Amino acid sequence: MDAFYAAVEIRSRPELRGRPVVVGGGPERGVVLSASYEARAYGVRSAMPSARAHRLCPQAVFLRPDFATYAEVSRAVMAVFRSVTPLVQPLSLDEAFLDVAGALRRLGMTPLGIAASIREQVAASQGITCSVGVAPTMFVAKLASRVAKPDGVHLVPADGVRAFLDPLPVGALWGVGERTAEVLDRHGIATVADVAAAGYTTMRRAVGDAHAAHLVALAHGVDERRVDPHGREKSAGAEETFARDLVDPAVRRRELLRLADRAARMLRHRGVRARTVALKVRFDDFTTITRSRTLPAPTDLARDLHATAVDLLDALGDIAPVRLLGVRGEGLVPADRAPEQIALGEPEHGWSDAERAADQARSRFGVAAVRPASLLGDPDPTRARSPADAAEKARDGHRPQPSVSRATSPPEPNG
DNA sequence: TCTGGGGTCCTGTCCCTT
DNA sequence: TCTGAAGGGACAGGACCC
Repeated sequence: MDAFYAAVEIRSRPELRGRPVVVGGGPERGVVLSASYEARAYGVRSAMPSARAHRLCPQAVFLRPDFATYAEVSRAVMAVFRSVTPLVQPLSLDEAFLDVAGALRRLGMTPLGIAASIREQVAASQGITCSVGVAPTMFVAKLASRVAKPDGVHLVPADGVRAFLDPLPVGALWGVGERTAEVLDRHGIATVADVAAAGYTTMRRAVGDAHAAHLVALAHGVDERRVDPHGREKSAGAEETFARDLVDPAVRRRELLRLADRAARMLRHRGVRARTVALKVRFDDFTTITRSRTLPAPTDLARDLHATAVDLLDALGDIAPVRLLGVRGEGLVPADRAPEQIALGEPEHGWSDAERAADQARSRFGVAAVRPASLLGDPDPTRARSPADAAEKARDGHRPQPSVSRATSPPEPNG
């Protein structure tokens, strides 16, 4: 999709058409998530600090993201893709790989014909534009779609792959960001053609074993990956940057509970349990550390995630003010195949049943219907209104909130 | 200028087991 | 019984992607 979040906003507010529109966080501690092409003309880019976007283009319309709507549009667009081929691998809300080799034969169409048909259907049904890259491999198709933007198609035939890749800067290669580009630049490697010419031995000296093999293959147009419609997630978690740094240990523990609660719901929603719990802490000077611990048995309970995260945080001792906290479950295993660890003296099903019952209540009455007692009351003023909150609403399906929420959650671990 | 939130993957180090 | 090497898992950090 082209400028997806911004395009969806403009679709629902036609008066914004033709104006610079920026979707993202607030001017304090936020970044740009999506910018209309009118805003990009002023230098506004995604991932740019919102404060900078405000300075570059003060006349732009700044909007907070509405992930529930984006997810809805995304589902509809993916349905269009799946009407062409079952081999669809979504990459994010607004992007997917389609393997159309079979569809070419079945539909009797050319690749460009399929691309045009998809673009027409998306535009007609959703009122937004998308761009399509057509190529023999996933990596080249991805680059081609970038060239096609906005609102276009770009075809790279099999015998034109090297000519297409060679002049591109190294940063175009999947896996080369700012740091790696700097390293390669020091070795005199600036373009994809340079990478191909340098070969494995030189590249290995510059970026290490695995990375070198991967980049040299890509530079030669070799990409063995196949479109995988059943990709499995390897971790799930929640993190949040706070509007004000956290200094009070009690507040940090409470925020960890909120994050553990969110992460555990994601695990249960996906039907998986985590073997390892990872804590992420970003301090006021932006240095970031992670700590993790592998549990005796996999879990999908907020109670376990929280207890482990608090342990890991406490083990850090006296720490600087905290800008961000995150809790993540890793080493995921299907819930129906994970062994259950019953602690001595615990009822066999108490916590698990309680958290699942809370899930059911939330699915009927909304995210705020049930939560740990220590999270009740007015929202914490230190809390940033992050896109994650909206994302959570999107996942929970935007259900109506009850006017009075009566807490029926089990006693919260902190008491 | 001042840096979000969801992830994946790779590397180096440490420690335990064989 | 002790020692050293090899292998592997756990852990931490960093780079990268959208």
